[in-house]
Order: sequence, then structure tokens, then C-alpha cells
Amino acid sequence: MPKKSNPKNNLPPAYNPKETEEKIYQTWEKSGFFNPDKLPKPRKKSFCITMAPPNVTGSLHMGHALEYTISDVLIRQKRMAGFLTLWLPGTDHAGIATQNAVEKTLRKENISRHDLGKEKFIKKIWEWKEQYGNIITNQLKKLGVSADWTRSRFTMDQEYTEAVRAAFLHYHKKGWIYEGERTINWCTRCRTSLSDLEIEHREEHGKFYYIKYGPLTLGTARPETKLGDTALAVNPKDKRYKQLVGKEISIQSVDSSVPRENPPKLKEIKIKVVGDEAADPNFGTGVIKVTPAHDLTDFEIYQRHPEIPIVKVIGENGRMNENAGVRYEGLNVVEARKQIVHDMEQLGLMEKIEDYTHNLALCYRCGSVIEPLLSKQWFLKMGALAQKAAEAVLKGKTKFHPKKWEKVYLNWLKNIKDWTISRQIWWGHKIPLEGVDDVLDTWFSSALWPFATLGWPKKTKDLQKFYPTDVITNDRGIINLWDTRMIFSGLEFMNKEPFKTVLVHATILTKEGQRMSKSLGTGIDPINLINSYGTDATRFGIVWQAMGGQDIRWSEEHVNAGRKFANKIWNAARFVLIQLPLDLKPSGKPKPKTAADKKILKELAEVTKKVTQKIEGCEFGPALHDIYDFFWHSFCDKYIESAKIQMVDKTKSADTEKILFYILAESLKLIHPFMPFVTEEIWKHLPSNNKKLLLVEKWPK
RNA sequence: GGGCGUUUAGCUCAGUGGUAGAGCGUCUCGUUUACACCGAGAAGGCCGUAGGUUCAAUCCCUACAACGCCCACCA
Repeated sequence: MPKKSNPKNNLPPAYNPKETEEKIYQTWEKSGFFNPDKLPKPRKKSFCITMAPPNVTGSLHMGHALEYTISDVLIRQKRMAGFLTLWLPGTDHAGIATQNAVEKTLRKENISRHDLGKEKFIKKIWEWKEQYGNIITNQLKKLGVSADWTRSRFTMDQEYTEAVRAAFLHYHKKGWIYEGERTINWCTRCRTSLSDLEIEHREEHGKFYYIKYGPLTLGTARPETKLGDTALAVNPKDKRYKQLVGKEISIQSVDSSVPRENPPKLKEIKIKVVGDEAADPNFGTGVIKVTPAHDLTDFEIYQRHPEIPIVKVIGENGRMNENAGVRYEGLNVVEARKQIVHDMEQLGLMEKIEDYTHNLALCYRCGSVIEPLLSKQWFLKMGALAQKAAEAVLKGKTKFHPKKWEKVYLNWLKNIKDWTISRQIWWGHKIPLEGVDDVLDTWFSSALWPFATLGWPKKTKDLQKFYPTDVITNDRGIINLWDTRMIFSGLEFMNKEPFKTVLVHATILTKEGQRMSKSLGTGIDPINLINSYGTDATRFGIVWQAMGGQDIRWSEEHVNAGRKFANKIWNAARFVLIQLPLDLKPSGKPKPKTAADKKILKELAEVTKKVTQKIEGCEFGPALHDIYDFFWHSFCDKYIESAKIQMVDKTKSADTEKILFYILAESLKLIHPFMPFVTEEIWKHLPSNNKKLLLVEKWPK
């Protein structure tokens, strides 16, 4: 006999995420439980993640969605497991990136930042920041992110700025920050220096020119820098040139004082030959020209041979300057190259030209060609800091997950150079010294994130409770840019590594294996997925594919599968609720009576253990597969079908009801970190559970 | 140049030293007290190639190939 539907417990026949999600999120926010201070007590152990702050340059992409979903899974599970749980959110001012984004919008109105002036331009960026910061926050909420918004930080808010200042002055006092004129990476479009990590490489097919230098011939890909040559270098062990080392030789060269309108003329110049290991006897002719002002290697040769003069021939605008001579002055690099090649050919100085493939250095923010040039910049000494950072990982104080990234991390630290920390842009933290207009590399402030967000340099309660934090989650692309620098900063300022685990998540690619990118039009907007499938389904689809550190070739079917699963949970709950008597009181683990009862309880115990272990081990995809499999195939397909028969038998029906309820309730807890909305909504309808949110229910053991 | 990763069903991916699995898709049957966003079942795989270790290899080892990523001053 079919039971009468329990009128108090009836749910609509299908789960509707649109109607549910916003309301549920508001309930959570109102509860205050995202804030550890308001969580039910007692909670002895803390668990803290400082959120990798999204840039204020745009909206969220799939990488964010993955990153924040798996962080949220961790946070929700720990919160339920009784930890004093804090997920601290924020945004990053993202120096060059944001400045460029705002400049781009101005360009549409045909205005440059110089037209506006510094003050007005910075005001414009702040307006932009307000607007995009809010968009991002709202998108994170849509994703279900259970972060403590009351503690939200921005890398340029007042207190954070104090932290940056304190950190800089600390290093300065130690003598680790110095100003120096060195050859650095320069973006001629952004008009700023960049660190080694802020350049990208692209293969380019170019030419390789063999130029006559008096008795010698040498190869170069950049003949225009010849105008800044101040020496030649050969390997001291190279027998061919041994006798030349330390001597000055006379060579015929182009007379750059002849105006471009006139035919080129020869001029005799004298140039010194030095012996240096950087010259490889087996490459080209074994002779290299030394242009210290425009080549990083050549600058290092200069450092080993300080008697070599330096002549800067390319300006910060990327054009040849007065030192290049009237013949070339004002030409950009490409034009100058064309001109000088032409001139040398005319004068018989060009021996031959070959095809050549090499890697071109590009700005990681705007894609323009990087021009190495001599410039006065501020540097932070890396020696002691790099060593600290390496030790943290070597001693196992900080662990990477997956472990393979430790090698990448250590390898970079081994070959590290001093960090160029000054930038010539307008948007950023001003260097806190008199008479300097430069701002700091945006990563200088990001490096302080795990403790500056908790109140450093003040000695706050939050720092005491939550530092060191537990996990940081990010893309592999910023292991060196960010993780390394947070680790040595944490050790330097807090004497403790900032987190125990670096969780390097997968990269989401298109189904074809391409990088998702806005400009290529290959990106997917997670908000669109949420709008068509619901947040739980989107989170499900993402986590379902997050099987390990492997890249994910995105396939949307899994989001659809998530939508179906949400509905399956909903309907299983409907079925159970229809069966339940109105006065049922949840009373712990029920005793099994039948073989089916025993089996399902045993399987629940197993899946509980597996899911817990897998979440703790950062195996989110496998954890979700397990609970999915249990709930759908063991509980719905098998047990509910058995229960339908058992319910008819009056000697068994009461016990069966209890088991149905118990399995459902425990499953909802296990599913909640992955699919928080649908589980919370159902939880509201369960009898005698009206007071507590699933959000803070006790995680099953 | 150095390092790393991937290669399993039509697609996206799990997995194990001993008869190969999931989701989606396809096909057949099914309106039974939740759910057709469902149920029962089926088809579909020399587990990249070639060697080796082993009683036994998709799994361990070696080489190769394809694709992808990171690092690097080769002018």
C-alpha cells in the first residue's frame, strides 16, 4: 500500500537551482559562520587558507572556478569537522596589468594616461578597482565561496600599505635592498622594468648576421646593438684568439656621424678584446661582441671586466638615442637594424646572412618585445632569502602537492638572481624612500599576503590564531612568482613558513587541448555555466574532472552530469521524506535488520572513510566519484529499491525508515562540500533539523 | 640545450603485476510507492610503437614516436 505523502515534507518534483541558490547563500551569510569568530564553539584547531587574490582586471575564468571550488571543498569539510576555519578573501592591485587595462579603456576615448596626468589617472584606476572588485566578489559568491568577507583585503588598502612599507624598510635596514645601474628587462610599451619572471618567450624566425671586425668575423642576431659595442670577447682557452686577449684591435666600422641622406662611410675604431668564459668557442666564430648596455649576458661580462665602457644606444622609448649617432638616432630597433645592415652591405662589412630561429623575449602583460637596457633600478638581494625558501621545502616544512613541483621550485631558487623590485609605472606602492618616484613590483606586496592579511606588522589575534596557515592553492604558473616569495617572506618576517601545503591545481584547457584565452575566444565563462546548469552542477563538473595534477581538457558533459546528480539527490530526498512519519526523531546510527540494511550501512561507513581521506589528501575528483557512486548506485539503485519492499512489511518498516533517513542525512553531509546548495536546501526540510545549518553540521566519522 | 608530463571505449578521463572501469554518447527493453535530469540491459578497447624483466605486463625497465608544459644568456 502506498503511504500517504507527508504534507509537511513535500518537495517540488524537481530541483531548481535558480530559486534556491541565492536564498541559501544569504542564509549562510546571515548566519555569520563564514567568520571563524562566530562559529559554534569549542574549536581548538585552526584551519586557514588565504585566498589567492584575483586581479582586479576582469572577471573570473575557469581556472579561478577550479581553484576556488576545491578550496571551498577543503574549507567546508574542515568547518564541519570542527576546525576554527578561516578562508580569507581579497583582491590584488596587480600593478602593470591593471594599469594597462585602464589605459586600454582610455584609449577607446583617445586619451592617454599622460593626457590625464598621474593624479587623475590613479583616481580612475581606483574607480575601476571598486567596480571590478565588486564584480569579482559577487561572482565568487555565486560560486558558493564560503569565505569570510568581513576580513576581505586589498593589496593597496591602508593597512596593507603599511605592511609593504614595513617589509621594504626591514630589508633596506638589513642592506639587502640596493640601487644600481644595471642592464634589466625593459618593456618599451609599458615603459617599465620587469623581473626575469615577467617575461615570456616566443620562437621567432630571424636572421643571423656575420660581420667583419677587422681581422675577425663575428655573428649576431642584433646588428643594431653594434653601435653600443664596447669590447669583443673570446674564450680564454680558445687557441685561435689567445694572442688577442687584452689587446686593442683596429677595425673598420660604419661612420654613424654621417646623416642618413648621405651614402655610408667607413671609420676606423679601436676596440678591446677580453677573455671571458661566456664566449663559446664552438658557437658561431667563437667571438662575441660585448654590448653591456643592451644585453644581459654582456652586462655580466662587463661586471667581470669593469674596464669595459658602457654606451647606451637605445632609449627607454625603444628608439636609438644620440649615442647611436645622427645616422641612426630616432629610428626604432627594427628600422635601425635594416639601416645598419644596408650600410654594412654597402661598405662590404657584411660577410654573410643566415636564417636563424631564436626565442624572443616578450612582456608578460602586453606582449611587446622586451628591450634589455641599462637602467637605474632597485634590487633585493636574493642570496639568504632564496636559501631560506629552499630549506623550507627541503626540510619538508612546506610540501607541494603534487610533489613534482618541488623540483621546479628548487631549481629556480638555485639559479636565482637579485630581484628587480622597482617599476616605472604609476599604479602601485611607492618606494618608501625620499626622492624616488618608482613603485614596487606588484609581487613584492603579494609576497606578504599570508601574514599581511592577518594584520602584520601588528601583532594581532588573527596572526596568533591562523599563522602559519594551512594551504595555499594556485596555478603552476605562479610557483616562482608568488609561492617562493611568500615562503621566504614568511620566514623572514614571521620566522615560520606561511603554509604547510602548496596545492598546485590543474590547468583547464579546451577540449582540443588549447589554452583557454579571452583573446583567442577559447575561454569559457563559469558564470554562464552556473546560469544554465546551477552552481552545484558547475562545481560538480569541475571537481569531477580534477582527478590529479593533470591538465583538464574541459568537457561540459560533466556539468550536465552534475545537474542530473543534483536532481537525483533531490528526488531521493523526496522519496525518503514521503516515507517518514511526521514525528520521526533522528536517533544516531540505526541497527540493521536485513541483509540490505547491513550492506548499505557498511558501504556508508566505507565511503565516509574514503571521502574524508581523499579530501584531506587533496584528491577531490576521486572523492567525488566515490560519493557519487555510493549515493546513486548503492543507495538509490539498490537500497531504496529494497526499502520499497521492506516498507510493506510492518515488522520492518519502522527500522527501514530510520535507515533511509540516516543514510540520506549522512550522505548530504558528505556531499555538502562539493554541492553545498542543494544539500543545504534539502537539509532544511529534514525533520528535527530545523535549527542547525548543514554548513556547520558535524562531519561524519 | 636541460627538465617534466601525457598517450586506455566515439568523446572527457579513472585504474590494477593475474577475466579492463566511470561520466557523456549510441542501441534494446521498461510509465514498478522519488527521479525519463529515471530503471534494467547491450554493443563498443591487440590500454601509442618496439624491445626487455616475469609463470604472467595496460601496469615495472629501456628505446622510439606524437602532443603539451616549464626552465635556460648560447651571442
